[in-house]
Amino acid sequence: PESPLSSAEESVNGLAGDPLASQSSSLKPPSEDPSGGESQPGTPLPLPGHSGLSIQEMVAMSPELDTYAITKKVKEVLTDNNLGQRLFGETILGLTQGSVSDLLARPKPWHKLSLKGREPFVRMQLWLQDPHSVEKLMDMKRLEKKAYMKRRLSSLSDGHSVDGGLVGSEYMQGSQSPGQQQLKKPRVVLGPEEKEALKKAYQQKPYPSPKTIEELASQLNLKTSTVINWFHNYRSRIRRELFIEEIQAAGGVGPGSEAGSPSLRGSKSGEGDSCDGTESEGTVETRQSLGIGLEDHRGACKDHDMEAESEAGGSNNSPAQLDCTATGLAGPGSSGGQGGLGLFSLTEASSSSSASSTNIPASGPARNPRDNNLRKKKAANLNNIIHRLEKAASKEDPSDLIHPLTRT
DNA sequence: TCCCAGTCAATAAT
DNA sequence: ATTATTGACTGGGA
Repeated sequence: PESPLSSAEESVNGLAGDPLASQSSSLKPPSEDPSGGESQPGTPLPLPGHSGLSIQEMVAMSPELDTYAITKKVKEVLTDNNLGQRLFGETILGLTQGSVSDLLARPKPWHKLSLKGREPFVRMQLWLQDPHSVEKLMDMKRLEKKAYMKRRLSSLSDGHSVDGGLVGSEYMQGSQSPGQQQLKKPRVVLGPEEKEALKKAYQQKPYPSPKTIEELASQLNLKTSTVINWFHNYRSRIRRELFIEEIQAAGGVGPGSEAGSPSLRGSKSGEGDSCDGTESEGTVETRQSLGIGLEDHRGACKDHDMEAESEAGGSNNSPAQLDCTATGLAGPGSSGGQGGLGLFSLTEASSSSSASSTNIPASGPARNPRDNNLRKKKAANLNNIIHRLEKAASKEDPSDLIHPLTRT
């Protein structure tokens, strides 16, 4: 079992290629902002002059882009020219440094992005295509530095504050209301043990009921909103990790290990602690199987009882309790054939008979510590999916759901 | 109302 | 200095 399929992929890196080059020509066939105005809270950045298209229009028309290749290239260009994420983000993408870092490090595959989510990638692509992209940014950098120096200098000599209205967008104005400096919101920082506890809870129940949340909150001495937020964030971040691993797996998994693909690269797989880290007692080991190839795509899975599924108690270890039939079954947006590179496209599941190892054979000597992690994440994701399916179906297995009290 | 995708922005880590 | 991480917020859906 192993699909070499490799071969080809050669030109994966479309960098220069530029898929998006559609440029003008037949732009905007569809509607176009009828009424003037269009308000559009967004539309920041001047956007490259290009035809008068708004980014959204471009996004809408954009063909499928290889987000991974794009971010890789962007990272390369930025580092090669000593340009920082902050500058790049603020002037090119209209995003903050943290967001840029996140995007560059963990780009989601195009087909999983919403229209809004695609925007930054279209901008990056556009930027990469601009022959003067780098020098323009360098100019910005110089300007900023100059302004900074000036400010500094004048404040030193004058002992004054100079407000340069440049770059900044709106700095929060200091409403230093006397006596009320505490409006600063401390920024909750969860301790390691709290995170541990939350992760534990998550494994048992990714979607805790309000009651459970309350309990957790009081037990850990946290605000319920914090617990809620934590679950939201954790769920979506785990989901994202999966996307990444999915991509990597799809890319160069093969006997040859490594990649041949000039553009697919390893990365970092955060594992480190993402999920377990310390996992005292429990130890996840045996959680094998769960051989889902690429679930997603709304894979339909039928499981038996997810509730008990996470170890914790450390006793059960039923092998493959969830056999998933993740057939290609395209979801709503199946989108038919879109032409062009299907880099990420649906790689139909090859699940064939289920079971079987998912990917990364790891030929050689053991050494695949992160495997558990992957499995765990997949299991978690499965739970998510299951949860939604059940909810949607709202039929059986009312394990503990919140009853629809209302309902007569 | 509950979820999620995207982000922000404070602060950790390099 | 930069880049990475992450709790909280916002807006859109159903």
